[in-house]
Amino acid sequence: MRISEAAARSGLNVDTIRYYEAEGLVPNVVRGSDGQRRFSPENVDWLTLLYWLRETGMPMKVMQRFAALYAQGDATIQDRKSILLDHSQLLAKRRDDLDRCDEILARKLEIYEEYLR
Amino acid sequence: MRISEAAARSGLNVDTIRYYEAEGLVPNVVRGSDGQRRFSPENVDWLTLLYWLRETGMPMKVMQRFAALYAQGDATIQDRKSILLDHSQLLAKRRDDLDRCDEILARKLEIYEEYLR
DNA sequence: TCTTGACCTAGAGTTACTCAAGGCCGGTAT
DNA sequence: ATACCGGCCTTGAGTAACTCTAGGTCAAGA
Repeated sequence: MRISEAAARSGLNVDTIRYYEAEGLVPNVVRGSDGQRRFSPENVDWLTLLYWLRETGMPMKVMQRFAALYAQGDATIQDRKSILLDHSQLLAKRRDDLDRCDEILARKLEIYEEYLR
Repeated sequence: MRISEAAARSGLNVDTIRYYEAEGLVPNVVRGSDGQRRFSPENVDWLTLLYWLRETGMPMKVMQRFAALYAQGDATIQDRKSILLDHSQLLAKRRDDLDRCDEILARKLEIYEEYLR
């Protein structure tokens, strides 16, 4: 499939996909005879994973390492696993942040309510 | 108190506080006779709130509107309330994203485990 | 044949910081 | 008295991660 469909399916936007590819985050993207990118289902799965990692705060540098490992094949699975495990730690931290912020908002809103009465 | 203490208490860093003030996000910061900023406890509470709003994804533009309302006093509480309510929606969305990403990671890690056996 | 739409690249612009350079000022050490 | 130091100041440059713009190619439909 072409880039717009890959974008629609992965959640990334077209420009971001091109940018990611230029940064070495998307291995194995082939080109048709027209010079346009063709994305395989595996490419799209990969982009989708990148989308979620990025959306939840994984820095580009880490994604680059992750992508480099992915490009090297199955021998790197242990390393990739530990990157993802680290990322779940980050998710937990983010969840705590959300909880903390929720509390603060609740308190603030309570004060507003009091004022409004 | 001075800027470094305000930073330590709010969670923001010193440069960010100065930047926020320049952007109109921090009303009522007074200066001592030495030209240095002096932060009241109310200033610090405000900075702390900004810290959490930003940390959980409120854009600068919205924070600017919020700060402008805050600067205008109690008559704007209704508007501020609706900004914070909107923000709790965003928090909920972020939590969904985290859950979604967690699932994806769990699936991925499962596949890795299978491979590693 | 002409136009339209999706794609391409290179490069500029944006957001939200973050850092660096150079300067002032009050307090301590010599 | 003066030399140094840390913490503050401003201005401006640098960074991350996009996002948009300009200008160009090409295949397919009216």
